[in-house]
Amino acid sequence: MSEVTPPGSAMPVVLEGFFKALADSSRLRIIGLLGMRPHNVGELAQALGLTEPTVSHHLARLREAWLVNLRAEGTTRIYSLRVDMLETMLRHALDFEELARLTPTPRPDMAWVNDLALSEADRKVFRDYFNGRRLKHIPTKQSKLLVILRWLAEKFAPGVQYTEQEVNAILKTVHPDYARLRRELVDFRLLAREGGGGLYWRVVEPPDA
Amino acid sequence: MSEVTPPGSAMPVVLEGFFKALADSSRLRIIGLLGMRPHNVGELAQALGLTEPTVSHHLARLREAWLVNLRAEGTTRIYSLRVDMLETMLRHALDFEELARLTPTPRPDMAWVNDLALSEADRKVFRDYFNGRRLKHIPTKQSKLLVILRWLAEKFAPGVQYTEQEVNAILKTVHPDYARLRRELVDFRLLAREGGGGLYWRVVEPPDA
DNA sequence: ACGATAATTAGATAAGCATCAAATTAGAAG
DNA sequence: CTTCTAATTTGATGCTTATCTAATTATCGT
Repeated sequence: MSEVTPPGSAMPVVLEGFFKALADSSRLRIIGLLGMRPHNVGELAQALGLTEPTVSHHLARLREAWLVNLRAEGTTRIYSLRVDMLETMLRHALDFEELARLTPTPRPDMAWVNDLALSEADRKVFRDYFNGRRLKHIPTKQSKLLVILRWLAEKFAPGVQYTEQEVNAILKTVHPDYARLRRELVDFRLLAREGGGGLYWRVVEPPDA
Repeated sequence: MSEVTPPGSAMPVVLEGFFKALADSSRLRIIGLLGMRPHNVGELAQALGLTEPTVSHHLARLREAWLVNLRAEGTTRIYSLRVDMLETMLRHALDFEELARLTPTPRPDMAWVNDLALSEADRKVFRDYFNGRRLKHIPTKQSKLLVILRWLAEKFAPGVQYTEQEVNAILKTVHPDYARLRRELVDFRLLAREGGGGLYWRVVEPPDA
């Protein structure tokens, strides 16, 4: 008896998922139909005027929100409503303290920041100044700028010489003002430039000693 | 005293809007904060770590769903929660008959179909075979195909001669297989082609007499 | 009239997602 | 094993929207 039990994750996360699950007219209609009696996928598709893949998709969303149960019977799958869960969740929507404690949805496009070998304070700099992989603004404060420049420098392999165009191409993926970034990298001696030829390479040992 | 009253629109429409309004963690947090006491925009922005425009946007969404009230006091605007409306809507979520009766959200990108001077049956052909302005498939059934071809023919001004490229360009806005459409238009004598030079023009009087 | 402050609107960007057609899986029944 | 059928998965497309910055509106105090 593989019965559903509340997921391990905390309830607050679930609450947003619950409302997202109901924030679609097709899914609301499915809830309505399942509330009257269990249905299989084909019946629902028929009643809703949608294709089976679409209904399948909606049922998967509802299942993630623990709102429907699934019972297999031969090749057909019979879905039924978890009225108890529905009522529970609706009750939670009136717990204002809980709502106020909700955590902003972590932005998946910022997840890479967690993989950086940095202090939490430095990671905050990234979260503040980046939108996904793009730098929103170049920080004015030198300490914050340096956090980002050091990370940028690591995009250049040690011992490799880059043409100015290559350097620009790499920097452009982060911010349109690649010239400014390049200049700052050189000024802070994270990148070195050969006098005449326009070749750049990464300075491996930061000369802060 | 401009007090809120239930909108004129039917409740079903409102129900989906209600869940959409709550299907966002920022708005759920706003509900939580307003549930404890009224707040102005700046306070909310502060508490949520969002900019004021963003909070303003969320409050507008909540207002459309009749979930918050607004009171102006000097230049600041004080928002408060409509707990009664919140409770009412939550109760509706358990009325399965009502949910099942919900109408699929009318697709705004299909609204142009209503402006066509056609029978309702013909309009249904458009709704079935179009996604927005793009034809999903070319209908197999001749009667349905003709409905669409007649409409297509009207995109060509009477008395004007079009090069094949011009014809293709017009048809391509509707379906990638412009060649098929062009051939069908000619076969059904909605478009005529000059024998050698590749010039096309619209046949004004359909020769069905 | 003039800043200064609070809020909204406009515009841009990027993520999310509803939907469909086509391809795939999996059970049932010959 | 093969074939049929129910359902899911995959991949693509286009709409919606959350968020930001910049610009605008509105109200107060001087």
